[in-house]
Amino acid sequence: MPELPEVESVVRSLANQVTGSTIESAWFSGKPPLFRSSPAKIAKVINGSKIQGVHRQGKHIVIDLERLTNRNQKKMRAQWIVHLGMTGQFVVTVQNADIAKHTHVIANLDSGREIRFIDPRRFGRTWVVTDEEGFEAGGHEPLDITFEQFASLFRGRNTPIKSALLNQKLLRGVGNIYADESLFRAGVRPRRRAGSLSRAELRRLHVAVQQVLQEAIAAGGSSISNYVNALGEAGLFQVQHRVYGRAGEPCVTCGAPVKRIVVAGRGTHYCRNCQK
DNA sequence: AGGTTGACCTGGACGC
DNA sequence: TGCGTCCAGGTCAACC
Repeated sequence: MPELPEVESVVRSLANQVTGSTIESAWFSGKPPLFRSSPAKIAKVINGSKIQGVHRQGKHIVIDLERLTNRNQKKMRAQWIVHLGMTGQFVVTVQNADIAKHTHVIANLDSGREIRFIDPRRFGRTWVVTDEEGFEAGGHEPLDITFEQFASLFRGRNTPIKSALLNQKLLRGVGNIYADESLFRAGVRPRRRAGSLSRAELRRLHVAVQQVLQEAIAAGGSSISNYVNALGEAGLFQVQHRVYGRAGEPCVTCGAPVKRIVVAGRGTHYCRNCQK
């Protein structure tokens, strides 16, 4: 499911619901391979911890935790990390709300609410890191990267530009929808070798990636099948998609049918007139 | 080392 | 109704 705008929407809707609350207890389905830290370790770290804040790194939800140790009341910091994979949902509910199929974590808060992690396909992951370990997703945040940094990511690369945009070690947060939408806006074909883009094309792509992501965040993300934010609300950006999911439909600019091909094993949508 | 492919999962849509 | 096929927002290990 969720690419940067969807994760950002989850984080924003989650933060004001749970910041300042303490996690009292938690339940885990234990189903592999969702738990990168064992449920026992996650429970040990999050139970009794106060949520200091919630933020995003690429497609990762990062929940900042703080607790006092039992022994000498020293402050311990840790982070609870969640990646939603393809179909993950991270929602806040009231206590004892109906438990949806494929629920894998329920964290009970002292506010009386619950945080729930639901994921039918189980491509999502969750784990905890201590303050010493820290968490760093790697890659550049697409909304912060400068043009020169952006251009240098693709220099000398022989892989299709679409594959490079999806590579989280380069840019963190762009996924299949926003890669296609960005390339359309920039007028660049997805199969072009990343290293072959001119400076002008890279300029347009840098602008396009940031614009598409900002517009999608403003619309609350794209809801294709099951995406919802932490309040259970769907996003609206899917109605503004210009090529993604529109194979065979007329290009919004020139009217030619939108093409669908496969690049890097992913369905890829573009206009053969408008993209060179 | 960089690039490519298939495996990991469930479920919805579609054709017969 | 049911069965088979294909497709889906993402990674990651294993290959070339």
